[in-house]
Amino acid sequence: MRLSRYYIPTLKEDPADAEVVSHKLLMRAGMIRKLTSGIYNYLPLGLRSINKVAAIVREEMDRAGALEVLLPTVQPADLWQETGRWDYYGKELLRFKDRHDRDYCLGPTHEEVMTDLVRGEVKSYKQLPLNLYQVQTKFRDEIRPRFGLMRGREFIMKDAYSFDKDEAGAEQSYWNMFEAYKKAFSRIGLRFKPVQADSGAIGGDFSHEFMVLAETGEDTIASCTACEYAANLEKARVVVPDGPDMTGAECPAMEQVATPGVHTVDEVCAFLAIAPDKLVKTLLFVVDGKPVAALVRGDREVNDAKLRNLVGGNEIALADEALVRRLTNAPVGFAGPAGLDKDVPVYADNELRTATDWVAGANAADAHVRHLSLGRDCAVERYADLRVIEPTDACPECGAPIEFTKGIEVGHVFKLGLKYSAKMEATFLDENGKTQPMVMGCYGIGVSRIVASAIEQNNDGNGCCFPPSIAPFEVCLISLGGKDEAVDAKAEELYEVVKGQGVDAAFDDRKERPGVKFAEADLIGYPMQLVLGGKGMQSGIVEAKDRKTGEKTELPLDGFAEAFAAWRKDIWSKWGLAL
RNA sequence: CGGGGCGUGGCGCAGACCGGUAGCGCGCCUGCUUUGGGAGCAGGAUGCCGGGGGUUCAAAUCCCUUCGCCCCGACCA
Repeated sequence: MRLSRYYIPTLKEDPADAEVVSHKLLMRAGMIRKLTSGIYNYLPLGLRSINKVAAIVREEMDRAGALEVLLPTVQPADLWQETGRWDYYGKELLRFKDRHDRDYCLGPTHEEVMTDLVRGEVKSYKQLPLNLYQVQTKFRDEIRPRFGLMRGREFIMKDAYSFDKDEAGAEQSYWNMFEAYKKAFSRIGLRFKPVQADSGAIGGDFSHEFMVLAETGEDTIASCTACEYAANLEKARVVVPDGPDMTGAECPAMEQVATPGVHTVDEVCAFLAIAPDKLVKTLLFVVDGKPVAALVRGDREVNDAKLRNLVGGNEIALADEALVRRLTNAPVGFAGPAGLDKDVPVYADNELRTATDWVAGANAADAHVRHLSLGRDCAVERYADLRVIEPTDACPECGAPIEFTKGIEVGHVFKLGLKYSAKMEATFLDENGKTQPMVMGCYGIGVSRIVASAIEQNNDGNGCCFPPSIAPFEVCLISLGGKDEAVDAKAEELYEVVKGQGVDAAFDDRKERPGVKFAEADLIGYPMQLVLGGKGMQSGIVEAKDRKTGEKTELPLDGFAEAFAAWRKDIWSKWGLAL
């Protein structure tokens, strides 16, 4: 592509509304422009990268046996009502009505539509397994879109859905996709890690997220320093070290103490001069409309995903102030397990079995209790792993220390089981002529987010350093001809040679000063730069620069084709990528 | 949804407290010079100062209202 006829509106300064480096650089390199909050125009350069990511993803999907389709973005409400998600999905689902007053939404994901498509046509076990995917624009009305392409409201996603005749098949489909994802992300050139994840609003049996390791990531990963264990913070299991069960152990009688105006853990600890690990923190939640209480030690935090899964609910939220007052007869800050409204089931974290004689809220204004014994002074429905893992906890698999890292979720695979097929009656006849629900899985990749993630992982003070696999152009050939037409003519020849090798090349033939060309090439982040100037012409060489490392080499004009091919191969291999 | 900040040429900003009819840098256009790391000189174009309403002789500036964008938070008892 000749840059003299291309459209790359670069910016010298960071845009005022960009915070993270990928957002700034995507804007500055002329790859995207914001239309409105969380919604972006993809410019020629940005679209090229997105298309390259999508092409790799498609190849790996096809190789894994998935078939590409394209489903609508506009979806009718009745499908969502069938699965119940019209009510459960919440405000992220953008809803609207057509002229006949019928309800619709913009698709944030496509389980319903895909299941509907398949249930209409697939009737026999002979047609299974089936895996259909698409690369498509999704819309999620995020509470707070931010960070450019990292968390947009409208974004490009690859989503695949597998349908199997039984559990074993579904599991095979799941791991098949898992492997395809690893291949795709490797080929894209990302440093990533698959981690165990909670399945959230999509639901299902188990799932993994593929995390790109980057400081700006919004997710936290707990990973073992010794074994392979890695999990999203909200999923990571906490194993309480072995020790005696202190439930019901000897403990003085419970007594109430006045704690006027003291409601937070810190305040209670200061007031009673105790450490926070002597206190039971009681949080009231509402799970699918029903109140539940969760107990953790004062220095711990409740993991609401774990609580929701334990209770078996879909939606979880902290109780609002009015409900807290009703259940505890006190303002927020004095809830405790003893004397709580009888209809509220109490779930306690495993760790609370390792000690007794607790301090807790008294369910009365300005009062707490001391010498609380769980089981003696209140009923506990169940002990379970309820808290958020902390850096001081041990690996739940092997007991070695764990470490926390930040990650960007670029892919997510779910084993759904019967969640959608049962509700939507996606059934087939098995070998015995019996009607069975299909066993499903679903698999997403954030295509546009990957472009942002790649920049987060690969940039420097001068701009982007794209991996060659997804750079908008793999090579930029810069001609410093100026008035010397012979240089431009020679550069033109080289451009033809490079193109002739099937390389995606940009040819900077613009009448710009050298400084401008260099600065923009660095900003855009072409992995390879070739520079031909008057001096090079004289001595018969082209300068070749590796954008990522800054390393410069000289390629001979005589025998350029071979020299370039070898150098290019070298660059790819430095990225750990095969040509 | 709560709190904070910001909307002034394409981009980044000043001007606002203290009302007097808009300015700087970059970019853009023309010409000359320059040509190995975002050039220099000269000339030039581009603003319903986010929208609406009000106060005033006079509003980018003060008041009310509305829309948009960004950041933080969204209750850990």
